[in-house]
Amino acid sequence: MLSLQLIREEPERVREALRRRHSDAPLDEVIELDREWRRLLHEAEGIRAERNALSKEIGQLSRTINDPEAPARERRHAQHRRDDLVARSTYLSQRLEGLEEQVKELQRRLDQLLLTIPNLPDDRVPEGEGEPDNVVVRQWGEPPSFDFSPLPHWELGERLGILDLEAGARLSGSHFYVLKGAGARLQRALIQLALDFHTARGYQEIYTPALVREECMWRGGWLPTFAGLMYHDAEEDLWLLPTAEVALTNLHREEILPPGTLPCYYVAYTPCFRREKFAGGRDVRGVKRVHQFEKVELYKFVEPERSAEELEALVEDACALLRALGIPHRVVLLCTGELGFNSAMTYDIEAWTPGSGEWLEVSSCSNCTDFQARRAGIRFRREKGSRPEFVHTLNGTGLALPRILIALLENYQRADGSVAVPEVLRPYLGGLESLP
RNA sequence: GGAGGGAUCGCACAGUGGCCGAGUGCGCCCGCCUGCUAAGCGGGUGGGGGGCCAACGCCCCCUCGCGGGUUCGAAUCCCGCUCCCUCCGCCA
Repeated sequence: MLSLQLIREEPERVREALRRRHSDAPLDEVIELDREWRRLLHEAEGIRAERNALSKEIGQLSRTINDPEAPARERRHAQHRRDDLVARSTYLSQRLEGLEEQVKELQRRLDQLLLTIPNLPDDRVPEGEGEPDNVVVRQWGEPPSFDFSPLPHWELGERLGILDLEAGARLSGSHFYVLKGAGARLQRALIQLALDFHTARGYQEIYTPALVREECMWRGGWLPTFAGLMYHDAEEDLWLLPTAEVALTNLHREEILPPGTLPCYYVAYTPCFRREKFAGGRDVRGVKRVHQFEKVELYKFVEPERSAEELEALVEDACALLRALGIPHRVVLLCTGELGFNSAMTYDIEAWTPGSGEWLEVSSCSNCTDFQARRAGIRFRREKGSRPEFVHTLNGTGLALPRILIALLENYQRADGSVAVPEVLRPYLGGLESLP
């Protein structure tokens, strides 16, 4: 959610930022509603102030009236005065009733509109409409060359007997997968590695529920925009996490973090659920796009002035793990048109997948600035007694399964159909050097 | 799933219709006192929104878990919800 104050004070700056994003957000409507809201609010508060004063006096008069010690004349006087005041107060209350209704309605509409306006892009984000306008900022490793034609992961997986898509479909439908034997173990090893890796780099490990209240989705900025992307349990009205980001944002919802808390780095491993309702026929083969997957997510709460450098550090943390795994990858700065709703600036990290010959997104690291924090009410104090300020939040994929599995299988495959196990993973697999 | 109890300013509590625009203790901050420390004394101490001001500031409104209702007026009465605690049942 954008700051209403910012919209009020620098509407042209906001307008320009939204234009860069190709957003058709109803900015003018917001400005108009805000003006009207404040006008009525002012009026209502004036009336309430008068009524409060009357109430106080009525209270005092009541005491006089009920005081048997008070002279009869004084009590009679008080009674008359009190009757007048009650009449006036009744009138004010009636006027207030309608006004308050209007104020509340305006505020509701204003909030509703504000919730549909995306975050403003950082100045460094290139303007553009779609993927071609993204900018590759760096690359690590060279796509390996093979003296045979490399297989896609679904073929490798089936041949090795570690990936069973048919079984996934039998259990739950298409876009679900089953891992078996070394495959299942490999996935577990990757999770373990990722958690150990990022913990060693200063992130605190967090375990969270995978089902959260609807409120968490609103606060995290996933509702109303992404309602069609998520699973929802109607009976208990709980939502399945599309990403641990939602849980981690809400971890400090409506809190004022005391001095010394920031920066705060979290790493959480959770299952993620996505309906992929809008994915259409894209990525139908293999496990690139599935309804349930595992993910290790990185999350940061930081001081506003540090968020830009923290984003770079976050990307570096995600890249470091890919380097450790020996997977060639590149870092892409998303253009304005590709930015997520909450994000001011996003880097995607794409791994090379020789089997399908493409760069596959395995991480997305975003600086959400104060946008999510404002929505979720997450603030901090610089010092004891100083004014609370909104924190900046950042999130990034620390390890995306099963996509890393894809990259691993396809990069490490050998001519005989076996797959080498990267050095760094072996301790987690009892020293296993190769599949099978 | 059933039966009770609770939610008040960082913490512990007080407060059953108008002197509560919320009090006390602790904690914390400022000052006084004081060889030092402790004690003592005095003052201050949440969050949100709006308005005025060049600024320092000043004023108003909201906030006693959340949302409705009753009333001229609600922390207080009524209804719904959420969370926490205790006991029973069930259970990995």
